[in-house]
Amino acid sequence: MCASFNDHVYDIVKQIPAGCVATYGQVAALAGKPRNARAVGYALHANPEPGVIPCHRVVFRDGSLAPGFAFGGPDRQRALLRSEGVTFVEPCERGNAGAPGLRVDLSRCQWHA
DNA sequence: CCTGTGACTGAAC
DNA sequence: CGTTCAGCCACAG
Repeated sequence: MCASFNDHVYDIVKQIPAGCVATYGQVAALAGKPRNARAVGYALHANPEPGVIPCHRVVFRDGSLAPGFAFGGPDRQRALLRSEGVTFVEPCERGNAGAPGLRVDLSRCQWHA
């Protein structure tokens, strides 16, 4: 495809099955640029097809979303992902502190291409 | 064509 | 443990 990297990202994100999540780096790697996670975020920011692109299934390496840029807020994301069957990890997991707040259990729900 | 900016990531202080 | 720095690459002006 002659589509821009941006389009590749959309195509990949749309392939993410419900109940699973992918990290920016994961999508970037599938797009062919494992170092281009930022471009993935930029692509999703453009989000030319809202409702079609499950940007809420794309999370940080830690399993968290961009606070403030989430399609409606972290609460909305948690409700939506949880509704799809995604498991969430509460603080005090993963051995110890780790990241504060809620985050997706990448160990159980990270998408496998 | 060049510059600026950015939903990232990993490492360092 | 929390914050900051630097590197990477694509898109928009």
